[in-house]
Amino acid sequence: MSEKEFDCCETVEIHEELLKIVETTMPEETELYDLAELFKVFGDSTRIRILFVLFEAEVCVCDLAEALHMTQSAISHQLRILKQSKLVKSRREGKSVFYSLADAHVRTIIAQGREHIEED
Amino acid sequence: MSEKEFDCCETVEIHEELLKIVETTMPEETELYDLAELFKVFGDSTRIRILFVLFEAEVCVCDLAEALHMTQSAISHQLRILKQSKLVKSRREGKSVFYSLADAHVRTIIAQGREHIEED
DNA sequence: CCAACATATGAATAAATGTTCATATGTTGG
DNA sequence: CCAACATATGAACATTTATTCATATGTTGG
Repeated sequence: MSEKEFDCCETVEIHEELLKIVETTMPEETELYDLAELFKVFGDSTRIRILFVLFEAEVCVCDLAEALHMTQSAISHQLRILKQSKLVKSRREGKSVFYSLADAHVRTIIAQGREHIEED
Repeated sequence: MSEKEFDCCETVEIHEELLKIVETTMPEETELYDLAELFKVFGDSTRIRILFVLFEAEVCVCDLAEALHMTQSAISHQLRILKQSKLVKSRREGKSVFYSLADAHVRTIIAQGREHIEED
């Protein structure tokens, strides 16, 4: 019966060993999905720019809009995404809402990304 | 003249200071773009799964396709993207092409991502 | 309470992206 | 060289996504 399905590159033994390892080390489907969703959030230069501003200070929405030369609406939509991913947190002070970084992983991830693209 | 353009949230002084800081610490436009492009690559669960396999071993395309239950074409397309970002490298051995991780940043970035989504 | 301001959000549009299918390229044994 | 295998790639389609515009929600001073 269908040996073909599991035969590949003429390396049946290595193949089966690989399948076993992958089976045990691969995270759950939901975690993989969540991971991809998280990195998608980093995958937009507007959001990256927002994060770089927040690296320096706690900032309100309209200051962000002005610093990045974008509309308040566009910034607000992106802040929503950043907040949903728990990369930023917000605090209301009167009419304004101030945003800041939610945790340290953001800096590490961005820093590692920069290192990667800068080598070679 | 247009004070309105630079006035915002009634915090003119803080605002100007922010603009100056942002101006000096914000990376170049091209670096921001490259950073976003890099993280986009991590923003797809198929590519994340490929990376998790490569965490364990150097693997050929057809084994990847089989381990992940996907077509050879789909895997090949994604490997191309991973390679363009220099996250993986390839080595031909006869008819097969073996892929492996290109550098250590990949592990760190994924690890930080996992930590982030797992806290709380 | 109301006007003015700050932020959030829904709908619409344009652009980017992942997979499939078909096919091309590249390699090896005979 | 040719057939069989492994991988790469182009075009097409469906889905996702960022921004804009209009408008809603929320807050404060008077």
